[in-house]
Amino acid sequence: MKKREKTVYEARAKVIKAIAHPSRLLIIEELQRQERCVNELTEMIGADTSTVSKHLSVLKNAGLVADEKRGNSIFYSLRCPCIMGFMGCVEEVLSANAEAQKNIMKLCKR
Amino acid sequence: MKKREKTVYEARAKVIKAIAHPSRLLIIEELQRQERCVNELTEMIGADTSTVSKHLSVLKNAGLVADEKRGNSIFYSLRCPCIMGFMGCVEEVLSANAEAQKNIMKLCKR
DNA sequence: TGTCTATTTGGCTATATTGCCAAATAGACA
DNA sequence: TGTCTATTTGGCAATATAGCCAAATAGACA
Repeated sequence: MKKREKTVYEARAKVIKAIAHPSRLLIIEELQRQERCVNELTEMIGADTSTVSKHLSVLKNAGLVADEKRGNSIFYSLRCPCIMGFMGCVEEVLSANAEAQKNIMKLCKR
Repeated sequence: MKKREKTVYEARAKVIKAIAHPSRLLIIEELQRQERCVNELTEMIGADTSTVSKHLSVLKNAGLVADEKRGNSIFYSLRCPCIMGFMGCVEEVLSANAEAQKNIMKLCKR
């Protein structure tokens, strides 16, 4: 892998890595619906505020969300809704896996 | 986050995490073009064979690739080509980020 | 100005990931 | 059977990630 290629793959990986966490997936899904402040997301996730704040900073750092201060809170919003399209594919993978498991079980019962 | 939801998000995250690595992104991209054996991929990536083998096992474990032994080698192939559609979105994020950076630079020069 | 609220940061520990080397394994083929 | 090749596994060290607590910060609003 040449240096140039490596840089490109690393940049892509960084974005994808930012998505690859249960809590951050929830955040992305919720922000696609509507913008939310840290407190609201914290309640939904059920973790420490500081933890959620750090998750948001990961997402922001990857360029996936935008933040805007309004009144006393900071509202986060999804910058690239196209990400949700990706979830369809992930779901496809998961159900293909489930199907494969099922077939293995069938073979066992024979 | 309820237990049920959590399980779902964890399953999704596992799949996405499997994609989120420079070398594995290269592998996915190459396998989308054509199936390849470990040796070929190892040369392309330029890492230890064992390292590449482990990357492949991560992908396989997530249900993203399939493997088939033929002759002396094991050929890996992409099980869910829809993943490549995702890359378009990642690219969009990256260029949006670049654009944002550019605008910041402009403000600095004023 | 002072207080109160929302959010971020620092520090820490526990856990997970990565990548290499060496060794084990599996199976093709003479 | 024996050898040779391709791949996987185990072990280890370095690094990164996640989550909590406590403390710092920023700014709204009386």
